[in-house]
Amino acid sequence: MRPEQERVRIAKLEELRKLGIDPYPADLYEVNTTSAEIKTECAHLNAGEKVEEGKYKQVSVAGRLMGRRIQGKAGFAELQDPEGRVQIYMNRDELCPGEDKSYYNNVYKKLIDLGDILGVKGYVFKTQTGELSIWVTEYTLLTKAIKPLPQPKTDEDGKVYDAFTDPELRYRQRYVDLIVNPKVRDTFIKRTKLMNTMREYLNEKGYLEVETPILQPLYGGAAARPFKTHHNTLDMTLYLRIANELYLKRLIVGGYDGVYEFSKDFRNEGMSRFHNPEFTQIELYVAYKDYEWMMNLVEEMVEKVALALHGTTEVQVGEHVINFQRPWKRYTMYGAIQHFTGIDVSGMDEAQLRATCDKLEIKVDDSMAKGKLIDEIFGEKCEPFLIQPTFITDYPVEMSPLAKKHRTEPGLVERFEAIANGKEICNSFSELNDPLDQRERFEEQVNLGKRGDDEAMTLDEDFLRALEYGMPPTAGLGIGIDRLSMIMTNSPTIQEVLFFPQMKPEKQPVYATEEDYKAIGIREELIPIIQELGYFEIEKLKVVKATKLHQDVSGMRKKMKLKEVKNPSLEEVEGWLA
RNA sequence: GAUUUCUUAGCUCAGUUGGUAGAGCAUCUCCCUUUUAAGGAGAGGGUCCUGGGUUCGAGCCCCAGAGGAAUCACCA
Repeated sequence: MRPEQERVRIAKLEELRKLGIDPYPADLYEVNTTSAEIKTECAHLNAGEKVEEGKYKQVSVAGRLMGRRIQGKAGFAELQDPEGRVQIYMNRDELCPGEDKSYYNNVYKKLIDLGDILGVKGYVFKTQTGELSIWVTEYTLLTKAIKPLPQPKTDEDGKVYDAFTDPELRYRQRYVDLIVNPKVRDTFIKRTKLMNTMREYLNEKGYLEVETPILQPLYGGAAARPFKTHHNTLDMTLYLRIANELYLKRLIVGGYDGVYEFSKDFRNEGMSRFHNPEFTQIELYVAYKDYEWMMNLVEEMVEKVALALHGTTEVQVGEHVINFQRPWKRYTMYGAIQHFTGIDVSGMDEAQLRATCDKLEIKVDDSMAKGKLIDEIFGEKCEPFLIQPTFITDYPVEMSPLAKKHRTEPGLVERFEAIANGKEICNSFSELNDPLDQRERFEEQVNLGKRGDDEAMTLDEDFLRALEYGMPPTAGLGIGIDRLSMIMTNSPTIQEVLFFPQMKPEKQPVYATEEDYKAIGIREELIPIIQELGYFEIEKLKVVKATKLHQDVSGMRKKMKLKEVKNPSLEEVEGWLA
């Protein structure tokens, strides 16, 4: 049973059809401008002045009706198009020059609702209060909305009332969120602009955007648990990729000297405000470069992104202003740990590191090896305090099985991460291209797996074979697009930068059909009463006491004023439940 | 997974020691030809998340469950 408001709108739908107005017309609607264009191009008008000639004397705009202020024989309304809102002026005698005023009185005032999609034609003018508006000479209903929208209102100071804020509803019905919350729409425009800026930057440098498999027989390139699926024809297990690193490196072996991919990756792990099971990364590999070179690229590219989105390198994130202007601060990992804890961990063995973790009150478990322990210390004591963009370089070899050993520092690899707002935004290294070293590292990972680390990497023979043909020295980079978008749009959760974040499934009750009700002997005219009482499922109905149901139905019949409907007898009700 | 907390009208929210369920906006009717959180008059609209319990009586107290949120754990 639909709520009354929706029933009213469906009735209006029929009313419109009777008047010969198709509420869902098929023909295209020619639009020649937008709300934003009108606001910039007609700003010169004085209050009370109208456009006398040119394009803005005959504008055509389409959008959703979002606000309406009717004043008898005329009224104002707001039309929302992708660029924003523009006020429209509807005048009865303008729209209905003849005797018949029904197109205004009946259709516009009664049959058109907030949320409907309209096309309007007319001329631009400025009202006496100085608001640019369209004086409508003709309007067309383009789509009738059956469900009412939430109605947030904004006052002069930009304060929002009755905002549509429930996160569950906002994420499940993102379309509604996008209609009524302009900031949300802007966030996603910024996200796309962010990716486009990167794409343009990398294309300009001549790198090739590529696509690699999402369904992979072996997952690799990162440490994470995968989603597992099955291919019927080949009767084999496939995994959704957790990274695309190993495939992109194969392409470097193949002779491209710069490849990148924006990729959806999938990790079967916990969800939080920083984690969604599917997320987006960009990975970039450039031949004949090293991680030092890549750091400079990251600085330049991210600075460009900030400028493209905000026109400045300074971005407000929560309570901080983060400045992405080059150059960024750089620490080695050991240097950062020394800086924040005063402890030099560079020469420590596993036992000493465990003791240090105890001293710093960091929880560790037995499956953690040396590299993991150092990472824990860094993650606990350093990372959260790095607000301004900072590079952390030179990680322990144990936690970076795909990175090249440091050219001068034994036990370390040539790897860096960029941290901003206390979170990693990118990960990069001089790629390991020694096939024998790579095999050993994979074997260490396999041992870690046996020790209980369920995120240890698997050994990929084909990848090793590729390396054995020779991969040139290569710098690789991965940037978390969602995390970077969060920072660049000042969004506190990853859900705010994903159109459709993963949610628990929505509970959908199985509604009984009219036939289901009739099947147990309920008269057709009683069905609306049963539904009004909330018995949408036969199973729910069956467990009610006959006397209560009999009372309820009779009572509801009276309440619904269904005088022509005859109340069921108690025996009749007992018959339904038998 | 743990802890805390929330769930009342289409939306945002009140709801007193347990005593007939409220407001604004939205909807419907009427008035209003430059308003803009338009305004004025009136009306309709509720499974108080669900199921038990205590009580003469539960939106409120107790128990269980569902869903959401936050924090933690997990997560390079």
